[in-house]
Amino acid sequence: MLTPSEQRTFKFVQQHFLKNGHAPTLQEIAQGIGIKSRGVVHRYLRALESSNLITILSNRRRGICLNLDADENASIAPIIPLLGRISAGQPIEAIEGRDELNLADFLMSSDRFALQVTGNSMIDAGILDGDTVIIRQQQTATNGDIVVALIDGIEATLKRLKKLPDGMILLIPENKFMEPKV
Amino acid sequence: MLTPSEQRTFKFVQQHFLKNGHAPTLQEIAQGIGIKSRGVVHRYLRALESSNLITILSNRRRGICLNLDADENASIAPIIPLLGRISAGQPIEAIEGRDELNLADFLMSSDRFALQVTGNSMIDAGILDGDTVIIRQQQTATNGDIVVALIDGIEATLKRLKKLPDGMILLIPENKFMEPKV
DNA sequence: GTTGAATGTTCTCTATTTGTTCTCTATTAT
DNA sequence: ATAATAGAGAACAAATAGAGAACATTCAAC
Repeated sequence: MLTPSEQRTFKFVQQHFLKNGHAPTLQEIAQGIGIKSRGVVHRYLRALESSNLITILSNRRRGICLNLDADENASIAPIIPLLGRISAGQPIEAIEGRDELNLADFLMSSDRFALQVTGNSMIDAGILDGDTVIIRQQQTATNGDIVVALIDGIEATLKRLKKLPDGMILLIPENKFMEPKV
Repeated sequence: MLTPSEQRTFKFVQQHFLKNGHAPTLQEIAQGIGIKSRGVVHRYLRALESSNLITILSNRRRGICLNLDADENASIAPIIPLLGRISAGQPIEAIEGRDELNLADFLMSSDRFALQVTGNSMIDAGILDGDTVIIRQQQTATNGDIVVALIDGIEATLKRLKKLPDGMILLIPENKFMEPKV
């Protein structure tokens, strides 16, 4: 059972993790919960460790780990409820088996990065001017993939890929008014 | 477990790779993370290698390889690097001041939920058949918002909202071939 | 090939921050 | 009164951050 101060400490640590991706220092926690003593914070952290909410790596700076199996930490994963399917003229239809959407699954991993898109060349693929796209870096691309193409190592562009039998590569914009480029 | 400096180093290497297609030199890393010593950078890189994030080719210039399979790097915070702006015919242009995208900022919060979309009625707004949209639940909607409308409490549909002066509400599909509905 | 500058590697040294363990004091509820 | 809670802060150990020297290795120009 946690005391109010310990709860405040735990919440602060959780929030700090979500915001910054790493643990806070004792100093930062102290400031965050409005006290001055690192020693006191350390005492609270040990209480949290006894409750199996966190693990403390001895003498490590920022050496606080959240125990992700703990229920209290479940809500920290980037998950939002997935209600169902919507279509014109129909009530919202539940999707059985799935009721939550974990953004991390398809948006996050070390090989992803984001780019902002300028121009309308991919408008028919649902990528509009000003949109931010999330790119997965990989070694190969298959026919029909939408890729970031570096032309001559300099020019960058977002297009659909088509490999021609003769080895040429076709970059197809998704816009009726634009022409493919070889 | 990476120290903040090691994390900064890793991020810089990652971005340099994606921007330039090859690894940076120790000198470039040092400059990039704001220190002067190549020796220190080397120490950080060895730490990253121990964490299986990179591989160092001994004595090779620009001999840093990213281990793309390593997912241990995916931290709890839903943050991915934001490289810059891409447009046809231009190199990738860095967006100054912002170099990472926190998905939590605009995708996560307790009033959000997800819906899968069927049909093509919002195709011109970049919402295609099968897409998953993230909805923010709120009390009011402004003219021009894209909303989930419950018609007669049963029928659900995703449309752009327009309030008419006479109090009527117009639901406008973003599809040239469909008609608005009052 | 030879050479020299740039780059990678291994060190030692220093300073600062941080984690850890104490003791001491106050307040509050049982 | 006693125990639990909350906090301050001192003192020490350890981790982190960085500089920079010295040497080894590459790589490109000659």
